[in-house]
Amino acid sequence: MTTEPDKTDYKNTLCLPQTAFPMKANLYQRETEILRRWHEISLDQLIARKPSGNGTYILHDGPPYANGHIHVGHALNKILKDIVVRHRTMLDYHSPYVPGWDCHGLPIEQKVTSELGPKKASMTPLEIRRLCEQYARKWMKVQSEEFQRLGVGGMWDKPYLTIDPRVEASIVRALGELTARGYIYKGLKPVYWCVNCQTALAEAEIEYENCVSPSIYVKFPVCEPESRAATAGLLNPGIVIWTTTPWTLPANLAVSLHPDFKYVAIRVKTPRSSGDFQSDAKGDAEDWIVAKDLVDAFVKDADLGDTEIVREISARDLEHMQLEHPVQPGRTSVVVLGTHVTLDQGTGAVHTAPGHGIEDFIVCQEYGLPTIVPVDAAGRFTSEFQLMEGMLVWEANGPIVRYLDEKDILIRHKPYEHSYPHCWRCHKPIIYRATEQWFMNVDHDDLRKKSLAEIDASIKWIPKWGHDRIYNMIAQRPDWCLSRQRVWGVPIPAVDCKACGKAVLSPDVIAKFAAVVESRGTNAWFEDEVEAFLPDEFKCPDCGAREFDKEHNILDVWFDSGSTHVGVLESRPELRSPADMYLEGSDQHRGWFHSSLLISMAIRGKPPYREVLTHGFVLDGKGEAMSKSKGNVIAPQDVIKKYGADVLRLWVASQDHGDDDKVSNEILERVGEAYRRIRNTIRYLLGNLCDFNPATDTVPYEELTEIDRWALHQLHELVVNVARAYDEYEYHKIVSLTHPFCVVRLSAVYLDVLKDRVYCSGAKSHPRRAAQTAQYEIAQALLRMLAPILVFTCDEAYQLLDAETPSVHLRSYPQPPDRWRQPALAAEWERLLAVRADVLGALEDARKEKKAIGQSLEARVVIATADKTLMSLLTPRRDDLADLFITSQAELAAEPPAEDGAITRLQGERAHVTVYHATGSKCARCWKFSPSVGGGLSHPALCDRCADVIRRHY
RNA sequence: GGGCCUAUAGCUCAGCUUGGUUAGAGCGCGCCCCUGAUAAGGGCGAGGUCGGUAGUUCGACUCUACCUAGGCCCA
Repeated sequence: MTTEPDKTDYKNTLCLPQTAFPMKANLYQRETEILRRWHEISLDQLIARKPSGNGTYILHDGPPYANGHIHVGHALNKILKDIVVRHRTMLDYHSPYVPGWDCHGLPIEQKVTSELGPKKASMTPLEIRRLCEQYARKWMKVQSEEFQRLGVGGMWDKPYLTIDPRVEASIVRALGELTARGYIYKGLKPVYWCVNCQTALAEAEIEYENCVSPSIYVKFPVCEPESRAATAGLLNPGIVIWTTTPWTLPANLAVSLHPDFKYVAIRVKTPRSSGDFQSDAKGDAEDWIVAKDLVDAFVKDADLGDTEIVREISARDLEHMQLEHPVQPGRTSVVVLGTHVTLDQGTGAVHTAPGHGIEDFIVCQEYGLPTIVPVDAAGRFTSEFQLMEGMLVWEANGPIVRYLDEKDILIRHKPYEHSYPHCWRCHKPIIYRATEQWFMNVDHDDLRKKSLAEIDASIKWIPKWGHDRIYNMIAQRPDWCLSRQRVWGVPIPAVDCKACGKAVLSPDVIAKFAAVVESRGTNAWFEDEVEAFLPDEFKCPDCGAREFDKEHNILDVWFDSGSTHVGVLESRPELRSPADMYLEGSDQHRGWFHSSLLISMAIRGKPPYREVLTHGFVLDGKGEAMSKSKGNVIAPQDVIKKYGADVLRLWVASQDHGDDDKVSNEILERVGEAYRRIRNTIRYLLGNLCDFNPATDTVPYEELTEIDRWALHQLHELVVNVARAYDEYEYHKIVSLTHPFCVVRLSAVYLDVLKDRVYCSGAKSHPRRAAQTAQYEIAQALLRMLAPILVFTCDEAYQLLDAETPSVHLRSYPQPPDRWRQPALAAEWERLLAVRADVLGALEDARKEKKAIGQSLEARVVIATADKTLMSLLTPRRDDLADLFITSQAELAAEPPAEDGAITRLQGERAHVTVYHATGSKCARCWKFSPSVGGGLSHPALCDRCADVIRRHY
């Protein structure tokens, strides 16, 4: 450059930021392009081949259910897993992620059959199963695409499905091992039963409708009242129950009282049961036992008239007492205690028929009472209730009520309207009926005890309370009912002896079946005759007969997913068991964590995982559950369209997962702001590094300026703190560490102060290279630190920082050199920045009150202090203070000057800062004011520094 | 009804484990500056008494009990 540039031309001599990294992210489109690039370079395979000096880290995917599009909960879960896996990968672990799907189960079967409508009746189980499989595969593919669109990396071309024949075979074999070890037995359990369809129903197949039932109070007379203190002396005592299902009375075995309630005997003057109190002639009094708190309600509801309390009795004093059975002559009913008894309705004494109610069943089991089921599959009484054998239960209510009345134990009978479960298909009322089911004995071989011990000792639960949650569940759970009367699932290969009816579940049959499944899938059970699965010489263990029927139960789907540690972790060469981590929502303490632990403990004697990380549920902005009816659902697909997957991922990271996660438009808007801020910081760094070649331009640490070293110290601290947050899975801390770093440390201080040096010093000058060196390190660290979270953005930016590396995801977590850590320097700078804050405050006053300055370069500041500590801090840096404050001039003085400037307090009352307009003229190039402007002959519009730069470099 | 959990500025989070300065940060908001990070950047400022109540204590956001609201899982 030979002629003097005019004012505007000086701009061309500046090094302003330049970058291809756009400010506007346009993420929705850009992410798609990045995904395509990853596919083209086979990024997943490159990652798999990345050096892994720290061994393997296995996060085992809990399989989502393959129906419907993914919702935010799925997105949250998969993104968290992705962050864990990517972070481990950057820590130089080999961390293959194999996504899975849960494909069997009622929801799919229900959906498929309801779409079939009446056609279903003419279809075979096999045909329905094929449709279910199609349905599952269709949604698995949809979800796979949706998960990948979130930036979740993994072996999407080789996922595991619970309908893979090999996985199915492993599920069957797991059942076989449990059987061989004696965990499996056949027992009774009450299930919903439709007597019209003659089938068991699941909870999801029940619809509640209002209907009218008989409501009756019935007295159970005490046998031999004089033999017990509690009832001795009472008049013809009895315990009164209330029920709306008289037909279940034949199955009654007990009367339940609450162990903590108070009971009383009330004396009733006219104990007639017809309800016609007027015609009573006997005038006898009787003593009836009911809960004290329900006396008034009972007396009123049963129209008993005057009564009096004659005695208070504790439930415990009645325990084991024998009562006369109301409808089974010669039998008795026994008093038991159970906490399921409530004071909501009735008498506080509950008619208990274990064959017809789950709570009844449980309390009777505790007392060792048998389960009798006097009702057959068609809903007719069996010989177990000879009085009305063959009668349909719904028709038996009337006769039973009359029978009670004749026995003089019916107290009151009214119609009662309430909501009652009905069959979703035929809309007829359903009953509870105990049926034969296959169970896993949770206490066999101390399984429960051993599991609890492992929960205590060897598994890390994150957050900690996960321990208490699953511990209590395992400690209290009943035996696991494994069988379902459905078609879409893994068959339980049990056979029934044609001769004696014995149900046989044999490890040998299971083994033979599993071998078939391995090659043909579980459809074989429906396709082949039973003989195909019977080993040679197989005979009934009870009667020795050789003819059998196949059973048609399938396994609970929780057994499918609960055994994936066998079928997936142990079976895949790239995986292993136990996994390092299972990571799911906190509902899985009851679900997958629970089922996986029990199966693994039973057949392997060890847990399937080392750490269990749980997250909460996604709620709306008010903290309430999202639902279609509330209209507060936020779909991940919409978030991606509007903000991009990286913003969704940043939202995931920003939430504390120790409790539930809230999402709303405002929250996403805030996250979007944070994203833009981080993105812009990165963009600016890249812009300043446009001509920086780290191989040739890096300035040695010792030659950096003080503020560069301060910045690297801050970076060191950030990297260490972020590393800790990653290690502890506290990703929200990463966001709340990194974002303020970008804003407060970089934008507001370091990068702002640096502008003069970067723009004006001359492209290849040492001061500029020093600033670039620090900025390069910051960019490197920032991009690599954030890569597991902002997978797309960091990848895109890293391409511009380091074109040699195919992707940032192939790099390792940053390891800043120890010498960057300068705590003494940092402490001094904290004080220096406090001074700076006060100066900026004074500048603001000067701007506002005196209108003395506009931009800060128009100012000259004088800091006056007598404080020696402060002086010793500032004096050695007096030549750098103007730059630090981004003013043109800064001076130190011992005394505050006269009051011709704006004065503010500084550092308590130890110093004052005075703001003047800067002296000299404004340099056309660097915009700083300087007395030297105009002094140079060749560049009269420039200050000395700029004139020198121009001379040397242009 | 039971088990586990949550409740700090409009939003996301600190602080509370070891009770004691004017409860912090960023975002957002208001005002101002800049126009050489520009659908950017900088500065200043206003917002919480810590879900409620009752206790323990000289003193509680921090400990205890109860209540309310909400979440998951059971019943």
